[in-house]
Amino acid sequence: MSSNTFRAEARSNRGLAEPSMAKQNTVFKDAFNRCLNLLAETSTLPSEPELGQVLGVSRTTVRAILTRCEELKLIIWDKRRKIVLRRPEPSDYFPTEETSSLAEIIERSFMRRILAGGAEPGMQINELELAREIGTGTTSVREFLIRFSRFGLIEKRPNSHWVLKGFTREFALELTEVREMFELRSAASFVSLPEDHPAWEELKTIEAVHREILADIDNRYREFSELDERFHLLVHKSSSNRFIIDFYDIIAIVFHYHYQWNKANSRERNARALEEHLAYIAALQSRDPKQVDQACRRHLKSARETLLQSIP
Amino acid sequence: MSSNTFRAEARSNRGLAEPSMAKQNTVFKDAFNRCLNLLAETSTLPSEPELGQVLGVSRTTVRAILTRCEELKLIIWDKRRKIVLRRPEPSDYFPTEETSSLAEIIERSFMRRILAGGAEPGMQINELELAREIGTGTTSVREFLIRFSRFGLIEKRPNSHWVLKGFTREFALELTEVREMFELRSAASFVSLPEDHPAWEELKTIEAVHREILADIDNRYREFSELDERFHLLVHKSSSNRFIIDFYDIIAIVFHYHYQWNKANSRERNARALEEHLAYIAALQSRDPKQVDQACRRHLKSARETLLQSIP
DNA sequence: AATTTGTCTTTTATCCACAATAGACAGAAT
DNA sequence: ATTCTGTCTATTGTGGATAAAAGACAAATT
Repeated sequence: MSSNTFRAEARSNRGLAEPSMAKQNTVFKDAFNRCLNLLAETSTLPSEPELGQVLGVSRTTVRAILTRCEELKLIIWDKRRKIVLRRPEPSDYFPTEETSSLAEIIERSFMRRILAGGAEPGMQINELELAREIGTGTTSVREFLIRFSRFGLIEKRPNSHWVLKGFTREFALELTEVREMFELRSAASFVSLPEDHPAWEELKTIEAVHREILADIDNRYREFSELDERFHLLVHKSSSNRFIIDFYDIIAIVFHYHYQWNKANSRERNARALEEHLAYIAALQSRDPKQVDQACRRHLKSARETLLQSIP
Repeated sequence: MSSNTFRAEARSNRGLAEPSMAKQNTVFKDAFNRCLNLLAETSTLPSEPELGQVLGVSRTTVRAILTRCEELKLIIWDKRRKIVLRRPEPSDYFPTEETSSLAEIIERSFMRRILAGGAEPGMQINELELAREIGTGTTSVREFLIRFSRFGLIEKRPNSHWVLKGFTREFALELTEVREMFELRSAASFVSLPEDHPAWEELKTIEAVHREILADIDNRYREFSELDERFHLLVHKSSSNRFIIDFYDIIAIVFHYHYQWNKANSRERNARALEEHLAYIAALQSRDPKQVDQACRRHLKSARETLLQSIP
């Protein structure tokens, strides 16, 4: 449960009695794992800067990865020559639990608590207690709470505790009210995107995935959640408004955890939503503002109902 | 320039070489100053809990205040008897610089930098440098930046620096787009507030202040900024939507610093805005949605133009 | 019986330290 | 002439310590 991970290798410059683990090397571990995937498909690795580009990390981390690959006899590394010696095995990978950043761990842990556990509105949130429970320092928890507060589910009493406002009916109604305003406006601006805007291509791709999932709905209905986010985010992005796009984070996180939490009838619900999406997509492709407005409203209405049904 | 304030008094339980100032007692100092004001008007102070209520602090702080008042021979304090001995003098007060919380200091300092100084979009923001310049620890600066990021003016690159997106034309347009959506909706819901809702009373008060300021516009036009915030916040609050109300924070902070920054023609601009507000208020009082919509649009349009004019 | 006070404990706000990570720059290799 | 590598420095992320502030509870007071 706790993520108080042990360090796999003893750092060279430090004897025993590891004093205080200032920072987890999750960036390194995650990038290392992703590098192993790359390594499975080539016989030679590119330059350090290029590798850094691909993995999204700095050269410092790339060199740490290469060092470890060498230690595990996965490659021979001599300056520019990086020759793959063998395919990576499952045991070469770091366990997945060690690759998520502290922020992710705290978020998951917190959401589980407030969605699953007894989360009465008005409850006090204690930074120290939360930190102990999750197994981290208070600073990280504090920063998480500050970031999370923009979702409107918690509120700070200065010099005192946080208050849980709760995932209530009012919350859902306020959220959907804004969501509907924003999405209707975004959808309307979608139709005036220039013909060669990449969003049209992405929309086509998304449409195709919808059809694929619908064709095998019994097995693949669980993939809807992710697709849903991808589609709505695309729509919101066409607003070109940072506040509208940022707001979509709130919707995404709420629906994300909501899907995990409330699985009743999800096959049917998802099938219905997929159909609505297809109608919505067709409307967008027609470029007819009236049709878009109608299809968008129809879908938002049923999305709101679904969300509300799941709240006691 | 720096706010690296010296501590006025040596704490009793600690000799010399103050080791690390974990927390500034600004809450105490500010509440103490406010207590002196109270003290100027009565001959006896209420109970500790009641005083805490009035000053908005805990009993612990109240007792620290009473102790200091006693030390300064401002009162005699014996259990429930708190008798005022003399009126407070200016020298009894803590200097104002010592009464603002660290968060306020950081905010002011930061806004001055990005609005006044060379604040080219794309500029990197360095936590350590900012902290040194302001004279605080990095943690406080970090937390400020996290909180501030919801205003859309800065953005974090994970594991790396913050990027200043800048107070640009795009920013202003995106901000006003959402503002207009929210305010139109809030204004529309204002008219359906029940007759006995306190907002109607507050609206009347606000209207009266408008007329007072207009009657003496040459001397009082500077009071507009604060009144503007009060009025629009009242409108937004009638939406009963936390996301809409929270968004008003962004508008408020932008306009707040904007007024400080751009003072050209402010007398005329404020006079015009006051007139528009009065028309807007009259429309709200008429309860006629059409009139409200028109008056609101007219004012929002000129507010947007004013904001845009001030951006290069 | 309800407050108020005295005392004590808990929690927050803030600083600092240090490992992980990013990033800069000169010299080496193509 | 560009790109890469070796080396070094700077900055972020996170845990821990501590004073300020909040808050709990029992005894005292009205």
